[in-house]
Amino acid sequence: MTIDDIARELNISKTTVSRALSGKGRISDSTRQRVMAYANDVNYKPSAIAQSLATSRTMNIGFVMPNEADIVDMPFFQTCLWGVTSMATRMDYDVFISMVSATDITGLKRLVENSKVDGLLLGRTYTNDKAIAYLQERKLPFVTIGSTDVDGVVQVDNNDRAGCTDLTGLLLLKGLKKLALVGGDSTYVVNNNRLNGFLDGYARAGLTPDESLIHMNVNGMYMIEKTVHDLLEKRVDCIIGMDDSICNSILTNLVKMNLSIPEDIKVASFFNTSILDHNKPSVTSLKFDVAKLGMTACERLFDLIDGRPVKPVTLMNYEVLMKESTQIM
Amino acid sequence: MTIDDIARELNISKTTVSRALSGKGRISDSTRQRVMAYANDVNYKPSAIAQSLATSRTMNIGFVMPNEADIVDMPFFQTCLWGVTSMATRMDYDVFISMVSATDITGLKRLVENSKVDGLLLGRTYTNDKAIAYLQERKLPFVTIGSTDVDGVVQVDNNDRAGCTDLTGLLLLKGLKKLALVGGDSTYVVNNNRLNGFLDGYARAGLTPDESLIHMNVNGMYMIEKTVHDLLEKRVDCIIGMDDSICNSILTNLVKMNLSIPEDIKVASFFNTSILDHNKPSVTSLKFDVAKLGMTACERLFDLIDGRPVKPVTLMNYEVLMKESTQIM
DNA sequence: CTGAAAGCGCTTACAG
DNA sequence: CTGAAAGCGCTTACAG
Repeated sequence: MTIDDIARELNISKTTVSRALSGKGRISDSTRQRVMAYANDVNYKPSAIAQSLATSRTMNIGFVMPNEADIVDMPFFQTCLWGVTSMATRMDYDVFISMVSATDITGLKRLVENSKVDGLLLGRTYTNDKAIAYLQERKLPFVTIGSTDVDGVVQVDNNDRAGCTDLTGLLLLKGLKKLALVGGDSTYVVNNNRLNGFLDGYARAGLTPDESLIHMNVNGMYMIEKTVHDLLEKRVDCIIGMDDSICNSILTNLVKMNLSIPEDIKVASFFNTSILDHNKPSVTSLKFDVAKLGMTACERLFDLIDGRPVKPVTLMNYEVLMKESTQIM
Repeated sequence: MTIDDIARELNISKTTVSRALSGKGRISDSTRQRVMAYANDVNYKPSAIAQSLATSRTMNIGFVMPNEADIVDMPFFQTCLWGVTSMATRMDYDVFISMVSATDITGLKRLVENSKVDGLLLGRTYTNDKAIAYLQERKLPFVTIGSTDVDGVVQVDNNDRAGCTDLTGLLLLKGLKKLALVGGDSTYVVNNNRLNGFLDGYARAGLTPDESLIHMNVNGMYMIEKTVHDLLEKRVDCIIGMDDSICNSILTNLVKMNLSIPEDIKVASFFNTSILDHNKPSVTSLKFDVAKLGMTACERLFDLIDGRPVKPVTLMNYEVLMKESTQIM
């Protein structure tokens, strides 16, 4: 069933059919009604391919996902992707998925070189980001989910830094002075932001953090275990996990050592997912709306694609959830 | 840069250019070389859209992912998707993502009605699967990842049943007679297969399982905790978690109760991911190659799309990993 | 071995 | 308000 078939059946030109369906150009109300009704009757769906060729718009976007994402990030990407697809659907777009790593962006290149997308969403940013460099050179619209220093990049991110500043400040205010921070890979922009937020929190309180209590690049069970032991020896008041996975490992280790939270030691997290939500005791953390993050990034991308003015940097709000794990007894 | 530009530049017809590039139809070696060289020089990439319109093949497939997937399934889908995209890329296909739920398949319908894909991969099967029904009616090629009873559906799945039979058999052989099974949602085909494998294991050993030790539809921390308590009162020898997440929760509960594994009680899992790999003690489990599962499903789909004969049911192999958690002391 | 021409299913100036 | 025609960038019988 094509536009030609409809035109023939209704004894009008396909130009008219096209106009009736698209709503562009002058057309009498009566013919439009006729066309719409008939199209609806026969359940006509225009060929997206033919439309693409004629208009050079694909109505597709690509979501670029890091291949090396471990289990930590999965809830994030899954939820984010959900936000993206639901917004895309609303705008009549479909979404391609492309998996890349920090070093290998061939998957992304395929999508671009085959001209299958009108724009891209980068799910993670790297320091020295190859995907960003490539897309800037190709002049294809794209939005990053996550921050970057690169000039002229439209970016949407959780306001990690401000959130971490606030949470750190609140903990200090409670009288917890010896705060320890355990973080992952410091080449991720997000981890740096969180670290800076932590430092800002101290600065704002007029205090100086003990550098020896800040552990970055802590990966894997064994390293976390060792770090936790170190910190306990130093008699810290509270251990902050930079993300929910690290925090979860910290909790596991403390439980194994028969320590009670918050009686023996306090725990908090700079990121929150369902892992932590169901913990006993409940864990103090920062909470972000990741689905909304995805939707917002998607909106920015459509602004870019359609040539509307677009806000270069968007930082998403957060909630500070003060829970049992940091309660002063 | 189009095929016309090349034709003009080289003083040949675009028919010839097309033939040289595609490798179809007779063409002299010399002209082919010339065309190839020039195309390479100017970094010519054919328009995928134009090709689609001319051949009515999109070179796209869709990966349909359940929206309601919780954190349990994420490593599975992520890894599976990786397998799919890498195989798809190898065959020059790109992959759309579509999120559906058991009750809402509008995302899938969009993709199909816009004719944006040559075929679909269903990431999960349901009893009474709406997506399967829809795709069968539309006569679009598709392959399910996961089993289904529906006639004529090409499916690829882990051989959960055989694996569970083997693992159950091995545990019984070790003299662990009172095996408890804790499983999730029994409307998922996969969970039924695992349950049946468990029953088969007993049958093959000439034994009868104690039905009161089989708990299905156990969801959430609280329910698992309660179930574990019940089972301990019944003095079971070993608790089997039907998947890695349930098993992980079981472990957490046992640790909280100060029980030692395997001294006080044995634990095993019918599915394995990195969560369990890093556990101490190491956990006896079934191990599947999920990336390969995705790749295989993708291959079947291409067979279907290209009209090659295709094996209707493929069951993927597994390994039984006997680890510390079931060691007889 | 090569080319002219029609066709894939739309959109959109241009003319009326 | 409506239509004839050209065009988007390819592929593929058909003819030579």
